[in-house]
Amino acid sequence: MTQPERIVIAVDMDYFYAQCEELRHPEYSGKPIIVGMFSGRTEISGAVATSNYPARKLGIRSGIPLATAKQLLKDTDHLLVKADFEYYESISQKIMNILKGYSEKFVQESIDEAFLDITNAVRGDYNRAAELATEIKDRIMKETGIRCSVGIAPNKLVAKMACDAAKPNGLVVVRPDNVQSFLEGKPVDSILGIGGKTAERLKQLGVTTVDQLAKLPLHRLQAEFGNKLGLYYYLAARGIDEEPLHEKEQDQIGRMLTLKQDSRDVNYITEALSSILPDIEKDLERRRLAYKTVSIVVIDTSLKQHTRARTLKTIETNCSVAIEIAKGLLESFFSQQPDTVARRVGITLSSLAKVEGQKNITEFFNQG
DNA sequence: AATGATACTCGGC
DNA sequence: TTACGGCCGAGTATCATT
Repeated sequence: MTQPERIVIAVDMDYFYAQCEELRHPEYSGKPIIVGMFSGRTEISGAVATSNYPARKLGIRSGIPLATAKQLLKDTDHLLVKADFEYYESISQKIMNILKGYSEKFVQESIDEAFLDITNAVRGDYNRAAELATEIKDRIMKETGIRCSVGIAPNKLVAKMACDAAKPNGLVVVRPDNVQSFLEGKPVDSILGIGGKTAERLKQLGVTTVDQLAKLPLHRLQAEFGNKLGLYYYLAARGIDEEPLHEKEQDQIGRMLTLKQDSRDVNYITEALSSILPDIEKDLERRRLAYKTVSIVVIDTSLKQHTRARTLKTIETNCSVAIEIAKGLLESFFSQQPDTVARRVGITLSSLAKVEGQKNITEFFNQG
């Protein structure tokens, strides 16, 4: 089996939200900057979305409670701001528009990350690929003021790892010949899709590095993790990834929120869900989608997640139907779970399908 | 046997 | 006395329906 001769670029903005804040608060560059998501429950209740390097040096990383971050900061001069997604989105769009121009095979992976297949653009030449990457970095910096890291490799998997190795503000090129040596000694959780839990399971098998992972036979991995994941890990450990770049189409629209008070009162929770429903409705209308499945999610006071779902017999565009379904799901959930108290709740619409024409389904039927 | 629905875990940003 | 966001997708197991 030979790898298709591709050249893939991964581009990832460095500590993106915090860097965006640095742009409009330059007096804080070099000092800890923390972008937080506040639940509104208490003054400081919430979690860290992203932090810059001076903050990370203090142990302030994504996901930790803001209260913990405050403690780690002690008396350090710092900037702690609420996440402003509209602002980050506007900067992201400028960057993505720049990137789009460099390849017809462009895939935006998230607000701050994209992949490009530049095989044709550089005619398979890695030196030209590196030049192109430098040009891209310079343009993003010049036109938006944002630093990014770039990885170049024969596939998405290794390009992503190269990009991580390039952080911050760097460029790493891994040619096909160097894939094996690049992977050597890398921790297993540097592989896309292997996180803390899987790394821990692998550790129990005596595997902590990618080259150790490559020593496990396929059948062993498949017995442990299932056929699909086992095969993925087996190939990933060898730097093999033949997946073409492709857009993932969104197939669910959901919103969550933290309750002002822990509760198991269905009316109170339904009201809370109603408050985030308009956002979902806007999304649904903008994308001209209808839904068939309504799910609720409850995160209980011990932060354990529960979900319940119901699929309708017909597709639906009207969100007031969804909230009624959600209420029913909440009722049956809490009657099944007499001891569970909700801290955060969410509602998600899925089994989405495009609506044809201008009229939505209810209008169509109401017309007779 | 195939498909769909549901509940859950994991992972990434 | 601490103390925890809000999204999204992939995948697995299990059960029901056909």
